[in-house]
Amino acid sequence: MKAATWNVNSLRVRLPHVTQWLRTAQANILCLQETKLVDDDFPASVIEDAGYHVAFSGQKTYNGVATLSTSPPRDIVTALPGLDDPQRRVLAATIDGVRVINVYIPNGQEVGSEKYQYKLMWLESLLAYLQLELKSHTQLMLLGDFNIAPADEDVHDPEQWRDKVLCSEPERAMFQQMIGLGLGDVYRKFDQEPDTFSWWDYRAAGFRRNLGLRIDHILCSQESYAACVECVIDKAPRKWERPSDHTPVVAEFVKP
DNA sequence: ATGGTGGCGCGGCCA
Repeated sequence: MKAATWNVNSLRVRLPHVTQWLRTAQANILCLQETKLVDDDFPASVIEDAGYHVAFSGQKTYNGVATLSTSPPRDIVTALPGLDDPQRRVLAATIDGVRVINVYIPNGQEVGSEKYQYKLMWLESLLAYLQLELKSHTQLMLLGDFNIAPADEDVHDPEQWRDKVLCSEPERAMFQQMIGLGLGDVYRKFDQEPDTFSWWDYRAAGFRRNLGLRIDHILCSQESYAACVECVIDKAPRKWERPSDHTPVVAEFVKP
């Protein structure tokens, strides 16, 4: 079983990339972020024709998440409990007995800004939700664009990024709190090539110069973490014509 | 060089 996450930065633009990628990746679950589509405009039939079920929660212009799966999604949740938030950033579903939580964590814009405060508040709310979900699901995966590079090894130039948004200590502390709940970062379960990232800025030829960050993650509950046998970042779609600024992160699991 | 590109949607916001 393969599960993946990909911030597509507009599904309208990137739908051909998604269907192309699905043809060879053989993913059973694909979590998308930044679909930037209202639900009425969601291309469900194209995805269903590709052999996938799909659940989605979108809004105009910004944000929006969707979860594609070869098995049907059950018990869908599209909001963090207790958080009155019009921004569509979370989509939880149970797929083949696994609780799959797809998140587009706020970017935060700049340390100390209003959007940064919103990010930390949003993360507090996510932590409470995860704590709750872990009580009822031994198989749980949290996949998405976290907008957090957890450690210096996830940053092309740690000194340049020191205390900047995506790398600041309060953000990293929130990531560690997720680890503290019993979740494991499956990418770091395995030996990895240094300087492998999941996002590169469109500006300043970021991808060509590998000026990236690893901000897209797959965190798993103990049971799912133990079942993970591989995790890779697939850089191929970032090289395609008119790419997203993110590329897919993929994890493979054996049956528990 | 202290910027740059890209998406949305048509001016400016967001990343």
